[in-house]
Amino acid sequence: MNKQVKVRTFSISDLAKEFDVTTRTIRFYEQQGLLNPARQGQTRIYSPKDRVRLMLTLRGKRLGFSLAESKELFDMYDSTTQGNEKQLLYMLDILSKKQADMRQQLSDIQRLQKELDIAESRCQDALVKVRQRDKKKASSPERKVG
Amino acid sequence: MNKQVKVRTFSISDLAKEFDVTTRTIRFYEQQGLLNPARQGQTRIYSPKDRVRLMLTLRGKRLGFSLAESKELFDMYDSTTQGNEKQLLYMLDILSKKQADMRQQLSDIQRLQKELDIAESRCQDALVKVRQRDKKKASSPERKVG
DNA sequence: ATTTTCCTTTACGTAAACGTCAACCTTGAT
DNA sequence: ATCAAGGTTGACGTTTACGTAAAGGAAAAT
Repeated sequence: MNKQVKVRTFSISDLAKEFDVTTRTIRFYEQQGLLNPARQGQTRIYSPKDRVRLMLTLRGKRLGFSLAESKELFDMYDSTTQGNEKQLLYMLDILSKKQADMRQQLSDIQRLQKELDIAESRCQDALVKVRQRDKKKASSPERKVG
Repeated sequence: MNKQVKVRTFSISDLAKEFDVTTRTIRFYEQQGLLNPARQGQTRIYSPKDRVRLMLTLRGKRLGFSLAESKELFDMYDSTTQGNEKQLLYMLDILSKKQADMRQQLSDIQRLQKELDIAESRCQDALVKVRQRDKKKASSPERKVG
């Protein structure tokens, strides 16, 4: 009944390279309860599932989630299948809050993108003007002052 | 030649209330060079411009900008008008990097939003099932075990 | 055999972003 | 006059998320 598919595994430095973090970071995430790699002796062995967890954790970080928040989401998701009503309602509440956060962030980003575009145009303009001025100065350098 | 429009001003607690931060936070931002309120005696007086700065700083925070990064952007933007070529090129570089960040974040958010939706559906399903089970248990409570 | 190369745990250090007193003005209300 | 409400400057404390050795095991390459 068990699916006996040989599954790829990863070393800690494999993951560190792939996601451009230090091994220290990965061990720290485990210590915080975000990862649960198997062990071979005392060496950590990471499954694809662990890898996904790491991916999600890092994406969470980019989106401003604390490690504790990510952990809570993971734990809740894992217990969805056997959760009682109260747990489930709590999770739904958290989920809707996170969705609200994301909507806020989406609008923040869109505004900022526009502003960055404007700043870039402005900056390009200023650059052109500076270069024109410098060209003139080079071709007719009358006002040299000590 | 000066525009003599009387401009609304704000006290530190005005802004604190409006943006739901502590006065400590606002003073800290000033100390970090993000704000530059006028003084009346030793009391800080904030202009609409200061207010916008605070707004932008807080939005930056929501988007994962450090205070130092926000400050850098502010300073660069302020010096756009008199910047030399090198400065301008540097700023353009920063701006394009920030835009790349925002694109990344946009895609992160969109993925997460989908996942949150899926998690919510799942959770709703689980909730329905739990409630159906509990209803049955209530209507035919045969298997009571001590 | 010994030197790299990875891996491990333990533990102290650190930067960012405030929180939390303390101790002190000042100013309008009672 | 005094007192409560807000403002000020230190200055030390705290949390989060790691960085940075130190000291050592185990296995693979030379």
